[in-house]
Amino acid sequence: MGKNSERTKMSDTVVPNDKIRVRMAPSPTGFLHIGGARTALFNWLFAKHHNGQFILRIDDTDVARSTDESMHEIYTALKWLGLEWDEGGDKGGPYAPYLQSERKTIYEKYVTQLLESGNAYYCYCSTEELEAIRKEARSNKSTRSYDGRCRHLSSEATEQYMSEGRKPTVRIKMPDKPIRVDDIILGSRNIDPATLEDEVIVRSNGMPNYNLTSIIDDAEMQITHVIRGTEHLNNTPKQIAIANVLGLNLPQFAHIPLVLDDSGRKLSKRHHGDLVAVNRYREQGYLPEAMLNFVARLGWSYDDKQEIFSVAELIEKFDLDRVGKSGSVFDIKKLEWLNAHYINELDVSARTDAVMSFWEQEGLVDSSTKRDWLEKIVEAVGERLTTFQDIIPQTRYFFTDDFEYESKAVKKWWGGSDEKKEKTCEILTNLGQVLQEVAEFDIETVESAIWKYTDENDIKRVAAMQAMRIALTGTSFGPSLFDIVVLLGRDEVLKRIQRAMAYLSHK
RNA sequence: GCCGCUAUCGUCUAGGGGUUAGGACGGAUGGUUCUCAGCCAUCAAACCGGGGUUCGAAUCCCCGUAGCGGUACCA
Repeated sequence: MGKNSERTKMSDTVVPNDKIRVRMAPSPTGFLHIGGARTALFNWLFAKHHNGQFILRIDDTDVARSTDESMHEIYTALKWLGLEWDEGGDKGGPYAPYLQSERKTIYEKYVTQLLESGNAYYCYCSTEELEAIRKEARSNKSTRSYDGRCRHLSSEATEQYMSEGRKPTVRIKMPDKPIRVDDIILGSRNIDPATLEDEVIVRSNGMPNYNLTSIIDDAEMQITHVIRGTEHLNNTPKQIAIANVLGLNLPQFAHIPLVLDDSGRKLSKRHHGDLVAVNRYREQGYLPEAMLNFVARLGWSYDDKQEIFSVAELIEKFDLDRVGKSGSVFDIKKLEWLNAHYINELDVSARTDAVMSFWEQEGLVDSSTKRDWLEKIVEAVGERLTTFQDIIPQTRYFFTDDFEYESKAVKKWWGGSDEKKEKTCEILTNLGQVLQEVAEFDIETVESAIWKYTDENDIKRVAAMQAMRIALTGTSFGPSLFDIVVLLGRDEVLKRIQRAMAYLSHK
Protein backbone atom coordinates (compact mmCIF):
# COMPACT_ATOMS: atom_id res chain seq x y z
CA MET A 1 0.00 0.00 0.00
CA GLY A 2 2.81 2.35 -0.79
CA LYS A 3 3.19 5.32 1.46
CA ASN A 4 1.06 3.87 4.13
CA SER A 5 2.84 0.62 4.63
CA GLU A 6 4.59 1.86 7.72
CA ARG A 7 1.35 2.86 9.31
CA THR A 8 -0.26 -0.41 8.46
CA LYS A 9 2.50 -2.20 10.19
CA MET A 10 2.07 -0.07 13.25
CA SER A 11 -1.63 -0.65 13.59
CA ASP A 12 -1.00 -4.34 13.11
CA THR A 13 1.23 -4.39 16.16
CA VAL A 14 -1.90 -4.70 18.21
CA VAL A 15 -1.97 -8.15 19.66
CA PRO A 16 -5.00 -9.76 18.02
CA ASN A 17 -6.29 -11.16 21.28
CA ASP A 18 -6.23 -7.75 22.85
CA LYS A 19 -9.67 -6.29 22.62
CA ILE A 20 -9.45 -2.89 21.08
CA ARG A 21 -10.86 -0.16 23.23
CA VAL A 22 -11.23 3.38 22.00
CA ARG A 23 -12.91 6.39 23.44
CA MET A 24 -14.52 9.62 22.53
CA ALA A 25 -13.89 12.17 25.23
CA PRO A 26 -15.78 15.36 24.58
CA SER A 27 -15.85 18.25 26.96
CA PRO A 28 -19.48 19.22 27.50
CA THR A 29 -19.05 22.87 26.72
CA GLY A 30 -21.41 23.19 23.78
CA PHE A 31 -22.99 21.16 21.05
CA LEU A 32 -21.32 18.38 19.11
CA HIS A 33 -19.99 19.79 15.88
CA ILE A 34 -18.98 18.23 12.60
CA GLY A 35 -15.38 17.78 13.67
CA GLY A 36 -16.40 16.10 16.89
CA ALA A 37 -18.79 13.88 15.00
CA ARG A 38 -15.98 12.76 12.76
CA THR A 39 -13.72 11.99 15.69
CA ALA A 40 -16.56 9.99 17.19
CA LEU A 41 -17.18 8.21 13.90
CA PHE A 42 -13.55 7.27 13.34
CA ASN A 43 -13.32 5.90 16.85
CA TRP A 44 -16.58 4.05 16.51
CA LEU A 45 -15.69 2.61 13.11
CA PHE A 46 -12.28 1.55 14.32
CA ALA A 47 -13.90 -0.22 17.26
CA LYS A 48 -16.57 -1.89 15.15
CA HIS A 49 -14.14 -2.90 12.44
CA HIS A 50 -11.84 -4.57 14.94
CA ASN A 51 -14.61 -5.92 17.05
CA GLY A 52 -13.62 -3.73 19.92
CA GLN A 53 -15.32 -1.36 22.27
CA PHE A 54 -16.29 2.25 21.99
CA ILE A 55 -16.34 4.22 25.22
CA LEU A 56 -17.86 7.62 25.84
CA ARG A 57 -16.04 9.52 28.51
CA ILE A 58 -17.04 13.01 29.52
CA ASP A 59 -14.05 15.25 30.09
CA ASP A 60 -15.74 17.80 32.28
CA THR A 61 -12.93 18.94 34.54
CA ASP A 62 -13.54 22.51 33.51
CA VAL A 63 -16.30 23.19 35.99
CA ALA A 64 -16.78 26.73 34.81
CA ARG A 65 -17.63 25.79 31.25
CA SER A 66 -19.15 22.35 31.45
CA THR A 67 -22.89 22.02 31.48
CA ASP A 68 -25.35 19.21 31.82
CA GLU A 69 -27.33 20.55 28.95
CA SER A 70 -24.36 20.31 26.65
CA MET A 71 -23.69 16.76 27.75
CA HIS A 72 -27.21 15.75 26.83
CA GLU A 73 -26.99 17.52 23.53
CA ILE A 74 -23.90 15.50 22.75
CA TYR A 75 -25.71 12.30 23.68
CA THR A 76 -28.60 13.23 21.41
CA ALA A 77 -26.33 14.00 18.50
CA LEU A 78 -24.33 10.81 18.89
CA LYS A 79 -27.45 8.72 19.21
CA TRP A 80 -29.02 10.31 16.19
CA LEU A 81 -25.93 9.42 14.20
CA GLY A 82 -26.24 5.89 15.50
CA LEU A 83 -22.86 5.97 17.19
CA GLU A 84 -23.90 4.04 20.24
CA TRP A 85 -21.30 3.55 22.91
CA ASP A 86 -20.60 0.33 24.76
CA GLU A 87 -19.61 1.98 28.00
CA GLY A 88 -19.72 5.39 29.48
CA GLY A 89 -21.84 8.46 29.36
CA ASP A 90 -25.27 7.70 30.72
CA LYS A 91 -24.68 4.01 30.30
CA GLY A 92 -22.11 3.11 32.94
CA GLY A 93 -19.77 0.16 32.66
CA PRO A 94 -16.94 -1.66 34.37
CA TYR A 95 -14.73 1.40 34.67
CA ALA A 96 -17.36 3.77 36.01
CA PRO A 97 -17.68 6.57 36.66
CA TYR A 98 -17.16 7.95 33.17
CA LEU A 99 -17.56 11.57 34.10
CA GLN A 100 -14.21 12.98 35.04
CA SER A 101 -15.80 15.29 37.54
CA GLU A 102 -16.75 12.19 39.49
CA ARG A 103 -13.26 10.68 39.39
CA LYS A 104 -11.44 13.18 41.55
CA THR A 105 -10.27 10.68 44.14
CA ILE A 106 -8.63 8.62 41.43
CA TYR A 107 -6.65 11.58 40.21
CA GLU A 108 -5.76 12.63 43.74
CA LYS A 109 -4.08 9.31 44.30
CA TYR A 110 -1.84 9.87 41.29
CA VAL A 111 -1.13 13.47 42.18
CA THR A 112 0.01 12.45 45.63
CA GLN A 113 2.27 9.86 44.06
CA LEU A 114 3.70 12.48 41.75
CA LEU A 115 4.25 14.95 44.56
CA GLU A 116 5.84 12.40 46.84
CA SER A 117 8.20 11.09 44.22
CA GLY A 118 9.30 14.64 43.48
CA ASN A 119 7.94 14.57 39.94
CA ALA A 120 5.49 17.33 40.60
CA TYR A 121 5.57 20.44 42.70
CA TYR A 122 3.42 23.26 43.93
CA CYS A 123 3.49 26.47 42.01
CA TYR A 124 2.35 29.66 43.70
CA CYS A 125 2.67 31.98 40.74
CA SER A 126 -0.30 34.22 40.19
CA THR A 127 -1.98 34.75 36.87
CA GLU A 128 -0.31 38.12 36.55
CA GLU A 129 3.11 36.74 37.34
CA LEU A 130 2.61 33.97 34.85
CA GLU A 131 1.68 36.43 32.22
CA ALA A 132 4.80 38.48 32.88
CA ILE A 133 6.91 35.34 32.65
CA ARG A 134 5.32 34.47 29.35
CA LYS A 135 5.87 37.91 27.97
CA GLU A 136 9.48 37.82 28.98
CA ALA A 137 9.98 34.36 27.55
CA ARG A 138 8.51 35.48 24.30
CA SER A 139 10.80 38.44 23.92
CA ASN A 140 13.73 36.17 24.75
CA LYS A 141 12.62 33.82 21.98
CA SER A 142 12.43 31.08 24.53
CA THR A 143 11.05 27.72 23.51
CA ARG A 144 8.81 27.61 26.57
CA SER A 145 6.64 30.04 28.34
CA TYR A 146 7.08 28.91 31.92
CA ASP A 147 10.55 28.63 33.39
CA GLY A 148 9.87 26.24 36.26
CA ARG A 149 10.81 28.75 38.88
CA CYS A 150 8.72 27.11 41.60
CA ARG A 151 10.54 23.82 41.24
CA HIS A 152 12.92 24.68 44.01
CA LEU A 153 11.00 26.90 46.33
CA SER A 154 12.54 27.28 49.77
CA SER A 155 10.32 26.47 52.71
CA GLU A 156 10.43 30.10 53.73
CA ALA A 157 9.14 31.20 50.37
CA THR A 158 6.46 28.59 50.50
CA GLU A 159 5.37 29.73 53.92
CA GLN A 160 5.37 33.28 52.80
CA TYR A 161 3.07 32.45 49.86
CA MET A 162 0.80 30.42 52.10
CA SER A 163 0.53 33.23 54.60
CA GLU A 164 -0.49 35.46 51.73
CA GLY A 165 -3.31 33.04 51.19
CA ARG A 166 -2.15 31.95 47.75
CA LYS A 167 -3.66 28.78 46.48
CA PRO A 168 -1.08 26.78 44.57
CA THR A 169 -1.42 24.81 41.40
CA VAL A 170 0.46 21.55 40.91
CA ARG A 171 2.91 21.33 38.06
CA ILE A 172 4.49 18.28 36.53
CA LYS A 173 8.24 18.23 36.24
CA MET A 174 9.05 17.57 32.61
CA PRO A 175 11.91 15.22 31.92
CA ASP A 176 15.18 16.37 30.39
CA LYS A 177 15.38 13.49 27.97
CA PRO A 178 13.73 13.55 24.55
CA ILE A 179 10.30 11.99 24.36
CA ARG A 180 9.44 9.67 21.55
CA VAL A 181 5.97 10.02 20.13
CA ASP A 182 4.65 7.29 17.88
CA ASP A 183 1.60 8.13 15.87
CA ILE A 184 -0.20 5.68 13.65
CA ILE A 185 -1.10 8.34 11.14
CA LEU A 186 1.73 10.82 11.43
CA GLY A 187 4.63 8.51 12.14
CA SER A 188 7.27 8.85 14.83
CA ARG A 189 9.27 11.75 16.09
CA ASN A 190 11.38 12.78 19.04
CA ILE A 191 10.41 15.80 21.03
CA ASP A 192 13.13 18.04 22.35
CA PRO A 193 12.57 18.37 26.11
CA ALA A 194 13.61 22.00 25.91
CA THR A 195 10.27 22.69 24.28
CA LEU A 196 8.29 21.02 27.04
CA GLU A 197 7.26 23.08 29.99
CA ASP A 198 6.10 22.11 33.43
CA GLU A 199 2.38 21.93 32.81
CA VAL A 200 -0.22 22.68 35.41
CA ILE A 201 -1.82 19.36 36.25
CA VAL A 202 -4.00 20.53 39.12
CA ARG A 203 -5.70 23.88 39.23
CA SER A 204 -5.60 26.06 42.29
CA ASN A 205 -9.22 25.11 42.92
CA GLY A 206 -8.14 21.50 43.27
CA MET A 207 -9.54 20.32 39.94
CA PRO A 208 -7.05 18.38 37.84
CA ASN A 209 -6.41 19.30 34.23
CA TYR A 210 -6.85 17.58 30.91
CA ASN A 211 -3.28 16.47 30.38
CA LEU A 212 -3.33 14.62 33.67
CA THR A 213 -6.83 13.20 33.68
CA SER A 214 -6.82 12.15 30.08
CA ILE A 215 -3.79 9.93 30.21
CA ILE A 216 -4.74 8.51 33.61
CA ASP A 217 -8.21 7.58 32.43
CA ASP A 218 -6.93 6.15 29.20
CA ALA A 219 -4.79 3.83 31.27
CA GLU A 220 -7.42 3.15 33.94
CA MET A 221 -10.04 2.43 31.32
CA GLN A 222 -7.70 0.19 29.35
CA ILE A 223 -7.90 2.33 26.25
CA THR A 224 -5.73 0.80 23.52
CA HIS A 225 -5.97 3.55 20.90
CA VAL A 226 -6.42 7.24 21.29
CA ILE A 227 -7.91 8.64 18.10
CA ARG A 228 -8.34 12.37 18.30
CA GLY A 229 -7.82 15.58 16.36
CA THR A 230 -4.37 16.95 15.64
CA GLU A 231 -5.08 19.90 17.88
CA HIS A 232 -3.96 17.49 20.59
CA LEU A 233 -0.68 16.64 18.96
CA ASN A 234 1.32 18.95 21.18
CA ASN A 235 -0.32 17.54 24.28
CA THR A 236 0.81 14.05 23.49
CA PRO A 237 4.45 14.28 24.65
CA LYS A 238 3.28 15.87 27.86
CA GLN A 239 0.86 13.08 28.48
CA ILE A 240 3.48 10.49 27.64
CA ALA A 241 5.84 12.11 30.12
CA ILE A 242 3.22 11.92 32.83
CA ALA A 243 2.40 8.33 32.03
CA ASN A 244 6.08 7.40 32.10
CA VAL A 245 6.60 8.86 35.53
CA LEU A 246 3.46 7.20 36.81
CA GLY A 247 4.34 3.87 35.23
CA LEU A 248 1.10 3.86 33.26
CA ASN A 249 0.51 1.83 30.12
CA LEU A 250 0.45 3.96 27.02
CA PRO A 251 -2.24 3.70 24.38
CA GLN A 252 -1.32 4.00 20.74
CA PHE A 253 -1.99 7.41 19.30
CA ALA A 254 -3.62 8.34 16.03
CA HIS A 255 -4.06 12.01 15.36
CA ILE A 256 -6.55 12.71 12.65
CA PRO A 257 -6.36 15.89 10.59
CA LEU A 258 -8.72 18.72 11.29
CA VAL A 259 -11.98 19.52 9.59
CA LEU A 260 -11.72 23.01 8.16
CA ASP A 261 -14.04 25.74 6.98
CA ASP A 262 -13.88 27.02 3.42
CA SER A 263 -11.10 29.38 4.27
CA GLY A 264 -9.01 26.63 5.75
CA ARG A 265 -9.48 27.22 9.45
CA LYS A 266 -10.35 24.69 12.04
CA LEU A 267 -14.08 24.21 12.49
CA SER A 268 -15.06 25.38 15.93
CA LYS A 269 -18.14 26.28 17.91
CA ARG A 270 -16.56 29.56 18.71
CA HIS A 271 -16.08 30.78 15.17
CA HIS A 272 -18.79 28.96 13.31
CA GLY A 273 -21.65 28.81 15.76
CA ASP A 274 -24.35 26.23 15.28
CA LEU A 275 -23.75 26.26 11.55
CA VAL A 276 -21.57 23.29 12.34
CA ALA A 277 -23.77 21.73 15.02
CA VAL A 278 -24.74 18.16 14.26
CA ASN A 279 -28.15 18.58 15.85
CA ARG A 280 -28.90 21.40 13.51
CA TYR A 281 -28.47 19.14 10.52
CA ARG A 282 -30.90 16.74 12.08
CA GLU A 283 -33.42 19.52 12.50
CA GLN A 284 -32.99 20.62 8.92
CA GLY A 285 -33.84 17.23 7.57
CA TYR A 286 -30.55 15.56 6.92
CA LEU A 287 -30.27 11.82 7.21
CA PRO A 288 -27.74 10.34 9.63
CA GLU A 289 -26.58 7.96 6.90
CA ALA A 290 -25.70 10.92 4.70
CA MET A 291 -23.95 12.69 7.50
CA LEU A 292 -21.93 9.62 8.38
CA ASN A 293 -21.02 8.92 4.79
CA PHE A 294 -19.99 12.50 4.28
CA VAL A 295 -17.97 12.86 7.41
CA ALA A 296 -16.25 9.53 6.86
CA ARG A 297 -14.85 10.76 3.58
CA LEU A 298 -13.31 13.77 5.26
CA GLY A 299 -9.77 12.56 5.63
CA TRP A 300 -10.48 8.95 4.86
CA SER A 301 -10.78 7.22 1.51
CA TYR A 302 -11.12 3.69 0.35
CA ASP A 303 -10.14 3.69 -3.31
CA ASP A 304 -10.63 5.78 -6.42
CA LYS A 305 -14.10 4.55 -7.27
CA GLN A 306 -16.39 4.63 -4.28
CA GLU A 307 -18.11 7.59 -2.71
CA ILE A 308 -21.25 6.03 -1.33
CA PHE A 309 -20.72 3.86 1.72
CA SER A 310 -23.42 2.33 3.85
CA VAL A 311 -22.67 2.15 7.54
CA ALA A 312 -22.05 -1.57 7.19
CA GLU A 313 -19.55 -0.93 4.41
CA LEU A 314 -17.87 1.74 6.43
CA ILE A 315 -17.40 -0.68 9.28
CA GLU A 316 -16.09 -3.30 6.92
CA LYS A 317 -13.71 -1.01 5.08
CA PHE A 318 -12.58 1.57 7.55
CA ASP A 319 -9.12 1.50 9.00
CA LEU A 320 -6.58 4.02 10.14
CA ASP A 321 -4.10 3.21 7.39
CA ARG A 322 -6.21 5.05 4.86
CA VAL A 323 -6.61 8.21 6.86
CA GLY A 324 -4.69 11.10 5.35
CA LYS A 325 -2.50 13.64 7.05
CA SER A 326 -3.88 16.91 5.82
CA GLY A 327 -6.95 18.78 6.88
CA SER A 328 -10.18 18.65 4.90
CA VAL A 329 -12.66 21.35 4.12
CA PHE A 330 -16.27 20.86 5.08
CA ASP A 331 -18.14 21.15 1.77
CA ILE A 332 -21.84 21.44 2.30
CA LYS A 333 -22.56 20.88 -1.39
CA LYS A 334 -21.25 17.38 -1.15
CA LEU A 335 -23.24 16.73 1.99
CA GLU A 336 -26.33 17.91 0.15
CA TRP A 337 -25.63 15.62 -2.73
CA LEU A 338 -25.23 12.67 -0.40
CA ASN A 339 -28.34 13.59 1.51
CA ALA A 340 -30.39 13.75 -1.68
CA HIS A 341 -28.97 10.39 -2.63
CA TYR A 342 -30.01 8.77 0.65
CA ILE A 343 -33.42 10.41 0.62
CA ASN A 344 -34.04 9.03 -2.83
CA GLU A 345 -33.18 5.56 -1.67
CA LEU A 346 -36.09 5.68 0.76
CA ASP A 347 -39.47 4.46 -0.46
CA VAL A 348 -42.43 6.79 -0.59
CA SER A 349 -43.82 5.66 2.72
CA ALA A 350 -40.55 6.24 4.56
CA ARG A 351 -40.12 9.60 2.92
CA THR A 352 -43.62 10.55 3.94
CA ASP A 353 -42.85 9.59 7.51
CA ALA A 354 -39.73 11.70 7.48
CA VAL A 355 -41.42 14.69 6.02
CA MET A 356 -44.46 14.61 8.27
CA SER A 357 -42.93 16.49 11.18
CA PHE A 358 -41.97 19.34 8.91
CA TRP A 359 -45.51 19.62 7.58
CA GLU A 360 -46.87 19.47 11.10
CA GLN A 361 -44.48 22.12 12.32
CA GLU A 362 -45.75 24.40 9.61
CA GLY A 363 -49.32 23.61 10.51
CA LEU A 364 -49.95 22.25 7.04
CA VAL A 365 -51.23 18.85 8.06
CA ASP A 366 -52.98 17.41 11.08
CA SER A 367 -54.34 14.05 12.06
CA SER A 368 -57.29 14.41 9.72
CA THR A 369 -55.14 14.78 6.63
CA LYS A 370 -55.34 11.63 4.55
CA ARG A 371 -52.14 9.63 4.54
CA ASP A 372 -52.87 8.30 1.11
CA TRP A 373 -53.06 11.78 -0.36
CA LEU A 374 -49.86 12.84 1.40
CA GLU A 375 -48.00 9.89 0.00
CA LYS A 376 -49.13 10.82 -3.47
CA ILE A 377 -47.78 14.31 -2.94
CA VAL A 378 -44.46 12.88 -1.84
CA GLU A 379 -44.47 10.65 -4.85
CA ALA A 380 -45.15 13.60 -7.12
CA VAL A 381 -42.29 15.55 -5.56
CA GLY A 382 -40.10 12.63 -6.49
CA GLU A 383 -36.37 13.20 -6.44
CA ARG A 384 -36.59 16.88 -5.80
CA LEU A 385 -35.68 16.88 -2.12
CA THR A 386 -32.20 17.76 -0.98
CA THR A 387 -33.22 17.88 2.64
CA PHE A 388 -36.55 16.99 4.19
CA GLN A 389 -37.22 20.57 5.08
CA ASP A 390 -37.35 21.29 1.35
CA ILE A 391 -40.77 19.72 1.45
CA ILE A 392 -42.24 22.94 2.80
CA PRO A 393 -41.50 25.36 -0.06
CA GLN A 394 -42.09 22.58 -2.54
CA THR A 395 -45.51 21.48 -1.38
CA ARG A 396 -47.07 24.35 0.52
CA TYR A 397 -49.50 25.12 -2.33
CA PHE A 398 -51.05 21.69 -2.01
CA PHE A 399 -52.40 22.68 1.38
CA THR A 400 -53.28 26.32 0.91
CA ASP A 401 -54.02 28.74 -1.86
CA ASP A 402 -52.62 31.55 0.20
CA PHE A 403 -49.58 32.19 -1.95
CA GLU A 404 -48.22 35.01 -4.06
CA TYR A 405 -47.50 34.67 -7.75
CA GLU A 406 -43.77 34.80 -8.24
CA SER A 407 -43.05 37.99 -10.12
CA LYS A 408 -40.33 36.55 -12.28
CA ALA A 409 -42.57 33.71 -13.34
CA VAL A 410 -45.48 36.02 -13.97
CA LYS A 411 -43.38 38.23 -16.16
CA LYS A 412 -42.01 35.37 -18.17
CA TRP A 413 -45.07 33.17 -18.61
CA TRP A 414 -48.11 35.33 -18.03
CA GLY A 415 -46.80 38.21 -20.00
CA GLY A 416 -45.41 41.68 -19.52
CA SER A 417 -47.81 43.30 -21.97
CA ASP A 418 -51.59 43.62 -21.81
CA GLU A 419 -51.83 41.78 -25.04
CA LYS A 420 -49.91 38.81 -23.71
CA LYS A 421 -51.99 38.84 -20.56
CA GLU A 422 -55.15 38.68 -22.54
CA LYS A 423 -53.83 35.71 -24.42
CA THR A 424 -52.93 34.06 -21.12
CA CYS A 425 -56.43 34.70 -19.84
CA GLU A 426 -57.85 33.10 -22.90
CA ILE A 427 -55.69 30.02 -22.51
CA LEU A 428 -56.57 29.79 -18.84
CA THR A 429 -60.25 30.11 -19.61
CA ASN A 430 -60.09 27.37 -22.16
CA LEU A 431 -58.02 25.16 -19.92
CA GLY A 432 -60.58 25.67 -17.19
CA GLN A 433 -63.27 24.73 -19.63
CA VAL A 434 -61.43 21.59 -20.67
CA LEU A 435 -60.93 20.54 -17.08
CA GLN A 436 -64.52 21.30 -16.26
CA GLU A 437 -65.73 19.03 -19.00
CA VAL A 438 -63.31 16.20 -18.65
CA ALA A 439 -65.19 13.05 -17.72
CA GLU A 440 -62.70 11.46 -15.38
CA PHE A 441 -60.36 13.52 -13.25
CA ASP A 442 -57.35 11.26 -13.49
CA ILE A 443 -53.92 11.83 -14.94
CA GLU A 444 -54.46 10.06 -18.25
CA THR A 445 -57.74 11.72 -19.07
CA VAL A 446 -56.62 15.16 -17.99
CA GLU A 447 -53.38 14.85 -19.88
CA SER A 448 -54.91 13.80 -23.16
CA ALA A 449 -57.64 16.43 -22.92
CA ILE A 450 -55.10 19.17 -22.38
CA TRP A 451 -52.84 17.99 -25.17
CA LYS A 452 -55.82 17.77 -27.42
CA TYR A 453 -56.69 21.37 -26.67
CA THR A 454 -53.14 22.73 -27.12
CA ASP A 455 -52.38 20.77 -30.23
CA GLU A 456 -55.67 21.51 -31.96
CA ASN A 457 -55.43 25.20 -31.21
CA ASP A 458 -51.80 25.49 -32.09
CA ILE A 459 -50.80 26.57 -28.61
CA LYS A 460 -47.37 25.76 -27.35
CA ARG A 461 -47.50 23.10 -24.71
CA VAL A 462 -44.98 24.89 -22.56
CA ALA A 463 -46.90 28.12 -22.64
CA ALA A 464 -50.16 26.52 -21.63
CA MET A 465 -48.60 24.40 -18.95
CA GLN A 466 -46.55 27.15 -17.41
CA ALA A 467 -49.47 29.53 -17.41
CA MET A 468 -51.51 27.00 -15.52
CA ARG A 469 -48.64 26.02 -13.26
CA ILE A 470 -48.34 29.55 -11.99
CA ALA A 471 -52.06 29.77 -11.47
CA LEU A 472 -52.04 26.59 -9.46
CA THR A 473 -48.78 26.90 -7.52
CA GLY A 474 -47.51 30.46 -7.84
CA THR A 475 -44.20 29.29 -9.24
CA SER A 476 -42.77 28.17 -12.54
CA PHE A 477 -41.26 24.94 -11.38
CA GLY A 478 -42.26 21.80 -9.56
CA PRO A 479 -43.60 18.30 -10.15
CA SER A 480 -45.49 17.20 -13.20
CA LEU A 481 -48.45 19.51 -13.62
CA PHE A 482 -50.83 16.62 -14.21
CA ASP A 483 -49.91 15.22 -10.82
CA ILE A 484 -50.62 18.59 -9.29
CA VAL A 485 -53.93 18.99 -11.05
CA VAL A 486 -55.22 15.63 -10.02
CA LEU A 487 -53.94 15.95 -6.45
CA LEU A 488 -55.56 19.34 -6.06
CA GLY A 489 -58.87 18.11 -7.43
CA ARG A 490 -61.20 19.65 -9.94
CA ASP A 491 -62.88 22.22 -7.70
CA GLU A 492 -59.65 23.61 -6.32
CA VAL A 493 -58.08 23.78 -9.75
CA LEU A 494 -61.00 25.69 -11.22
CA LYS A 495 -61.02 28.01 -8.24
CA ARG A 496 -57.35 28.81 -8.65
CA ILE A 497 -57.76 29.39 -12.35
CA GLN A 498 -60.53 31.88 -11.58
CA ARG A 499 -58.31 33.60 -9.07
CA ALA A 500 -55.48 33.86 -11.59
CA MET A 501 -57.73 35.37 -14.21
CA ALA A 502 -59.03 37.91 -11.74
CA TYR A 503 -55.45 38.81 -10.94
CA LEU A 504 -54.57 39.14 -14.61
CA SER A 505 -57.48 41.32 -15.56
CA HIS A 506 -57.01 43.69 -12.61
CA LYS A 507 -53.39 44.34 -13.30
C1' G B 1 7.99 35.04 18.96
C1' C B 2 8.42 29.75 19.98
C1' C B 3 7.02 24.50 19.01
C1' G B 4 4.65 21.26 15.71
C1' C B 5 1.94 19.45 11.47
C1' U B 6 0.65 19.69 6.39
C1' A B 7 0.97 20.65 0.92
C1' U B 8 -2.46 16.66 -6.30
C1' C B 9 -8.33 20.26 -10.11
C1' G B 10 -12.46 25.48 -6.42
C1' U B 11 -13.64 21.09 -2.79
C1' C B 12 -13.10 15.61 -1.11
C1' U B 13 -9.53 12.43 -2.90
C1' A B 14 -6.80 8.05 -6.02
C1' G B 15 -2.03 7.25 -7.62
C1' G B 16 3.35 7.21 -5.58
C1' G B 17 10.32 7.03 -10.08
C1' G B 18 8.22 6.27 -16.84
C1' U B 19 0.23 7.35 -16.53
C1' U B 20 -3.39 11.08 -21.82
C1' A B 21 -2.20 12.23 -13.39
C1' G B 22 -8.01 8.71 -12.37
C1' G B 23 -12.80 9.37 -9.76
C1' A B 24 -16.53 12.19 -7.02
C1' C B 25 -18.89 17.04 -5.49
C1' G B 26 -19.44 21.72 -7.56
C1' G B 27 -19.29 24.46 -12.48
C1' A B 28 -20.20 24.82 -17.94
C1' U B 29 -22.50 22.85 -22.49
C1' G B 30 -25.85 19.62 -25.08
C1' G B 31 -29.88 15.82 -24.98
C1' U B 32 -34.65 14.04 -22.61
C1' U B 33 -39.45 16.41 -20.56
C1' C B 34 -45.03 20.82 -19.49
C1' U B 35 -41.17 23.62 -15.84
C1' C B 36 -37.67 22.44 -12.16
C1' A B 37 -35.08 18.49 -10.21
C1' G B 38 -33.32 13.98 -12.03
C1' C B 39 -31.09 11.06 -15.71
C1' C B 40 -27.61 10.62 -20.05
C1' A B 41 -23.49 12.66 -22.85
C1' U B 42 -19.52 16.11 -23.34
C1' C B 43 -16.11 19.89 -21.57
C1' A B 44 -13.02 23.10 -18.44
C1' A B 45 -10.17 22.35 -14.03
C1' A B 46 -4.51 20.12 -10.16
C1' C B 47 0.84 17.61 -8.67
C1' C B 48 3.26 25.11 -3.89
C1' G B 49 8.40 27.00 -5.52
C1' G B 50 13.66 26.14 -6.08
C1' G B 51 17.62 22.98 -5.98
C1' G B 52 19.51 18.09 -6.01
C1' U B 53 19.52 12.21 -6.84
C1' U B 54 18.23 9.81 -11.55
C1' C B 55 18.37 8.13 -18.35
C1' G B 56 13.70 9.89 -16.24
C1' A B 57 10.79 13.26 -10.35
C1' A B 58 4.16 15.02 -9.05
C1' U B 59 6.39 10.68 -6.64
C1' C B 60 12.83 10.16 -3.17
C1' C B 61 16.24 13.99 -0.53
C1' C B 62 17.35 19.10 0.90
C1' C B 63 16.04 24.17 1.25
C1' G B 64 12.40 27.69 0.91
C1' U B 65 7.33 29.39 0.91
C1' A B 66 2.49 29.22 2.38
C1' G B 67 -1.44 27.47 5.27
C1' C B 68 -3.02 25.51 9.63
C1' G B 69 -2.67 23.80 14.80
C1' G B 70 -0.68 24.58 19.63
C1' U B 71 1.54 27.96 22.70
C1' A B 72 -4.34 28.60 29.30
C1' C B 73 -5.18 27.24 36.41
C1' C B 74 -9.83 24.90 28.02
C1' A B 75 -10.22 20.37 26.08
